[in-house]
Amino acid sequence: MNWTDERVEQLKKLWAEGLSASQIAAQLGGVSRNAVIGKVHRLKLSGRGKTTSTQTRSKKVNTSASSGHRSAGSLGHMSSRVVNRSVGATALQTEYSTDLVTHTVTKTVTDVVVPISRRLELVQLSERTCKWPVGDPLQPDFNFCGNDVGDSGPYCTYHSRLAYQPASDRRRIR
DNA sequence: CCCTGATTCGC
DNA sequence: GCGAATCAGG
Repeated sequence: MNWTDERVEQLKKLWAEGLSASQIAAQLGGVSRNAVIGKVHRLKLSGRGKTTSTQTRSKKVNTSASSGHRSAGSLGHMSSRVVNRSVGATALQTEYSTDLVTHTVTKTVTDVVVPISRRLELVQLSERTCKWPVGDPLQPDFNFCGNDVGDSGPYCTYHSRLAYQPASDRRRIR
């Protein structure tokens, strides 16, 4: 990939918006975060006023999330319909049948309140970040939970519970 | 450990 | 000019 005018323009825009180098690299595609940083320096636009790093943001989310909601283990409690993002909680109300993910969820999950996700992009996932899909796979804002995984497995403690499916329910991915 | 940007230096 | 390797830091 080479730095076309269009890609440079998008780089400037995203960098001005405060996205991290790795996030920009992910969106541009075909370049590493090092390449992005290098280009930023060559363009001499390294300074950024904002302190809006992903890590800072997630810390704030986690802090505010602890105040408003009860124990999220209300799977069998079908009365919690309220979705309140201001307390850092969100509800999974979409039926996921995505083929873009290795782990297919066949059952419709509703009325389950979980802590808000970090919403990481695919390339930002590591062995210890939750890989639960968040959002519409067909929309540009689709990404992954990104919370720290629990004891084991590909999902965080909240999503791993949702992800469980008996072998009898397992379907072949078409 | 996973992430951040900064810098260096061979290509 | 480019970006991988490396550094320093949260």
